[in-house]
Amino acid sequence: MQSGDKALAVSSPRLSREFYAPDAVEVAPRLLNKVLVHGEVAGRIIEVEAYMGPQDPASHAYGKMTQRNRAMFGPPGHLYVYFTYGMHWCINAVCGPEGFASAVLIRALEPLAGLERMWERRTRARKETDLCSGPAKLSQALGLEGSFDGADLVSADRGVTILDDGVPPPLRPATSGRIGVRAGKQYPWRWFVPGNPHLSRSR
DNA sequence: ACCGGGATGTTCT
DNA sequence: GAACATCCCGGTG
Repeated sequence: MQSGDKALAVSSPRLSREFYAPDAVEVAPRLLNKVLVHGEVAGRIIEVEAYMGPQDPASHAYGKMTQRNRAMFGPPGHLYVYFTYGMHWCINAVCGPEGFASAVLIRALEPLAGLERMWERRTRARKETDLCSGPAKLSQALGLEGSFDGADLVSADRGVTILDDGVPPPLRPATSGRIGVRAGKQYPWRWFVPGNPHLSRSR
């Protein structure tokens, strides 16, 4: 652990397959305060959104399976990684039921470990709150991109996993509509830890 | 602090 | 050809 890192119990258990097996709306608020890890770099999940499969007009799985959204239709507990706006990667945890293609977008982290590595990757960042305060920022800070699409979080495939270090989710997480979508704004499927300075910038 | 616009290219219609 | 689950920078107040 490097200086500046917050305490991280590296021996904490990984989330089980069953944790992801319910749909994204059930799983998303329970992912708050869990720890996303890639190698020696880690952050606490403080902001998430649920995308609910082929019926959800905001989801990349809307309508049918395509080459891009294939991982969402697979078993829960894997990563779905997508490329957007010509330069950014974002990551989801695929949820159940298998074939339903629901997934939770990870939108912000509180940096916990490997901050030196995050600063190296996030060359534009000027403050610690610039490191992981958005879905593309945190993917860059953790070094996650297209080659991680489909990685199994339960087995820590390719070094990526989510841990439960014993910090419970907030009793009353804050909610809002999803950010950056056109269709489907009416669903209150964004959850976040209120007051955390590492939340994504609002508009 | 807030706001507006440009970057950049894959994906799907 | 349009849309895009975003970010960054430079303007103004």
